[in-house]
Amino acid sequence: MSKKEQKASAPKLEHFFEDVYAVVRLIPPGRVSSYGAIARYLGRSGSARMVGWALNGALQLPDVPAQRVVNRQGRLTGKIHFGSPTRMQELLEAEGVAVQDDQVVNFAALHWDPEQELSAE
DNA sequence: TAGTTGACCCCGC
DNA sequence: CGCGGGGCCAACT
Repeated sequence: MSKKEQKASAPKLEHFFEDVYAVVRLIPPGRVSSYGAIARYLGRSGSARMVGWALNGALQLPDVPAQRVVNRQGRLTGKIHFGSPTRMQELLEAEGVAVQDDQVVNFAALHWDPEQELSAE
């Protein structure tokens, strides 16, 4: 650090990552969430890419079930980051989530929206 | 320092 | 109904 490190002091960004982890941890077993839903819940609607980027660092966190986070179509787009082509699918099936052709079965019913579940009680 | 990429999503043709 | 482009913000090279 030296002169003008305005972005160096950005706890807001760190909070964003931590916030993503917190929401993912709140996802109940047997349920799945989506990047857009989480991004919108955090107020970053449209920046769903950042959610995936944050989850990329969440892979090292055993408390953050990143396998429960899929895209809007319920497709396991992030499975390629799990090191194994079927790792994410097996993890979901182990939790009771049926996955077929890299896609969550009955995704609409299993979709867990933080803004809806956490706000609308 | 600047350019490119990315676990996405939405709109237009 | 399939394909392409734009937008978003941060990290990597």
